[in-house]
Parts: sequence; C-alpha cells; structure tokens
Amino acid sequence: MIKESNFKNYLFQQFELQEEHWQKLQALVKYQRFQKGEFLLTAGSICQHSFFVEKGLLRFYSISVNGKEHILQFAPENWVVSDRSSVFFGEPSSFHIDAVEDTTVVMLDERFLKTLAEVNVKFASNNELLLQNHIRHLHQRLHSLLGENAEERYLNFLKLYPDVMQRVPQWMIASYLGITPESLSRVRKKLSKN
Amino acid sequence: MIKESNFKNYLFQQFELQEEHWQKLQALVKYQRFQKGEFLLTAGSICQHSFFVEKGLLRFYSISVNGKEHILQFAPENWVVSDRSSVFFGEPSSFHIDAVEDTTVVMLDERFLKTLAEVNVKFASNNELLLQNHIRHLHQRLHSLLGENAEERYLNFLKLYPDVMQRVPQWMIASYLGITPESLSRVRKKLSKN
DNA sequence: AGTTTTCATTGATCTATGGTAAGAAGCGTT
DNA sequence: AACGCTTCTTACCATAGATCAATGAAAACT
Repeated sequence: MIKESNFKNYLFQQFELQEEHWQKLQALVKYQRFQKGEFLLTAGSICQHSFFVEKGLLRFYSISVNGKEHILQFAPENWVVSDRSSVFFGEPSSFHIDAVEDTTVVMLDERFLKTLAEVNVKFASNNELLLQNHIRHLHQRLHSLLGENAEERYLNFLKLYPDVMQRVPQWMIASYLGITPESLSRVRKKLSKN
Repeated sequence: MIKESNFKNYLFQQFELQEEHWQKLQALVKYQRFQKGEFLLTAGSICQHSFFVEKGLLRFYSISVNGKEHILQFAPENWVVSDRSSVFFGEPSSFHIDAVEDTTVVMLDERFLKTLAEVNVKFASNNELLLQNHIRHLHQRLHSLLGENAEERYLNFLKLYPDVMQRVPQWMIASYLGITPESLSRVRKKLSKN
C-alpha cells in the first residue's frame, strides 16, 4: 500500500490534473514491484508499457554483439522509462530494462494514456512534451559522446543524476559513460586529488 | 519553379494526403533556396521551422568549447531536419544547420503543421510518428557510439546514408563518426585491402 | 561466522585513435 | 597555365583509454 504517491504528484504538477479526474484514472493505475535484477523488458519482446518509477532505480540498456552492456539511461524516482518506439510501432525492442534496486513502478499502458488524454485536454500536447524532452536529452548525450573525454562525461553525469553515483556499482556508470570500470576508477582518482 | 515536388510525394505517401487537401495546403508551402555554406539555423537563435529537403544536402551539428564541430545528422533529399525542441519550448537552439550543397528546402512552420493536422486527421498521430522515428534513430546512434569501434561505425554510416559518402568531404563524415579525418582515411585504407 | 561472489583499485602493458607535419591531388579563380 | 585553397593520404610519434592480472574490500549467501 502506497501512502504518498509520487506519480499522483507528478500528474498534478506536470499536467495540472484535477482531483476529480484523478478519481477516474486511479482505477487504471497499476502499481507493480520488481526485485533487484528482475526484467521489465527484454530485447526481442514487444514493449507494452511505460514505467514511471515510484521508488527505486531502473536501467535501460542494449547489449552489443560481443556481449557488452551499454546503458543508455538510468531512471530513478520520478523518471519515466520505456522503449516507446517499440510500443508505438509494435516492433520487438532491441533494449533491456531491469531493476538496479528493488523498485516500485506505475505501469502505464495505452488504455491509461488514452483515458488521460480524454480527461485532460492538456495531455495531448504534453505527450509531445515528453517526447521532445527525450529527444533533447538524447541530443545532449550525443554531443557529449562525440565531443567530450571520459572525465568531462563523468562530470556531466554527476550533474544529471546527482544521487545515482551512490546507488549503483561503478561498472554501471562506466557502461553509461562508454568506458571501462578501470578507466572510471582512474578518472575518479585523478579528480579526487583536486 | 519546381516541376516534380518530392515534398508532395512525401505527403501523399507518408500521410495518405488527398489531392483536394493538397490544394488548401499548397498556399502555405514555402520553397526556399540556400547556397552552399548558408545557415538555416545558428546556435543561440530560436528555431522557427522544420526543413524538408527537396533537393540538396544539409547538416545538423553542434560546436564544442574547443571549437570542434560534431555532426549529429545529415539530411539529404526527402529528410526532415530541425531542432524541434527549440521550436517546441521556444528556447534558443544549441545547434547549427547549414547547407553542404546548394539546397532547396520546404519551410514548414507551425501554421503549416496546424493546417495539415486539421485537414488530415491522420497527421496528428503521424506527427508522433516523426518524433518516434527520430528517437529510434538517436537510440541506434547512441548504441553505435557506445558499443562500436570506428570501422564498425563507418560501415553503419554507409548503410544509413548510401550516397552521402560521395557528396561530402571526408572530414565531415569523420565528424559524424566522432573521429579525426586522418583516422577515417586509415579505416578506409584498411577496408579497401579486402 | 565463514565462504563465495562481486566490486574497486592499482600496476604493467597494449592498442586504437589523436596530433603534427609534409606531400600529392583536385578544384576554382584569375 | 599558374596560383591558391581545400582535401586526402601517409609517416612518425603521443596519448587516452583498453586489457590483463593481482590484490583487498565489501556484499551476498550458506
């Protein structure tokens, strides 16, 4: 049983949702718990939901031919993560999502999003807002990978995800940055000398 | 004067637009020519349009603190390019768009997109399709940068943009791949030995 | 508590890619 | 044709980051 819902706050703040509408939506809101290590999406399957992280931490990553994992995105509390292209096109995803910590998510399916759009006119354009934000975020990440060295990327990471550093093993951060754990360790050592 | 319009074909194929609707839209369609080297968008200014490339070739890139250019996207014929986040949020862009060749574009502004949505119900969701496609493309690019070496990225590039290699200087492709022109030259030499 | 597994650090070496510089080939301009 | 300017290639060396291996610390499991 959830007492304070981050998700409710999120809807009220981001989309100016009214209490009366929340009543209608609540029935469609499905909370689900995932244990550390459990998968919410595996490559090859078709993604059905967007996941709002109520509590905990997820990662969104791909695996390349040589078996190495590449984390494209972390999702701590109040983030939404999904392979929405897979939802949208009905195509198998090429990404994995799993729980880095025990995590409670709100499962958002098409029915929920549709009802939200009906109930709240603002949401139709706010849906676009989510996509635009995502694109902006991806552009920044591309710029960072194309133009910055490991140390600069690491500093960017700390700004974007202030608390994730304390919550995940370093090799995951290395995977996000596109370097090896050993290199990250050296970067951190060098930075700590200042 | 344009005889055959790629843009018209694009609308008819992608969005199943009807001839009668095309009549209404045509008045809002603004063609514009840009000479090689001319800017369509500069960092710091607010992006107002999406650009459909009728003929020619554009590049979309950022410049990092040390002055180096990083090409995020090429746009040859029938591609759409824009900093839609800047349009959407009304914020100054951090990207440049300029013409790699003399280029004719269709200037798509908010008024045009709005009319298109009114005239064609399909377009509302097809607008999302464009964004989803863009996100998918960016995900692939991120995966490539995180998980592949220069040679693999170059081969990917050739698949994605089969003719761009012949149309732009190699240093631009190097900039797209995140390597130096010298390195690209070495990669190509190695590949040509097979 | 003891055992096993995962993680972080460090040193030694290796490799892919960067930087510099020089020359050759192409192209536009006069 | 001769001159610049840009592009591409190649050689040589430098460097960031990768790889391998060893160690210790921390966490998870029994």
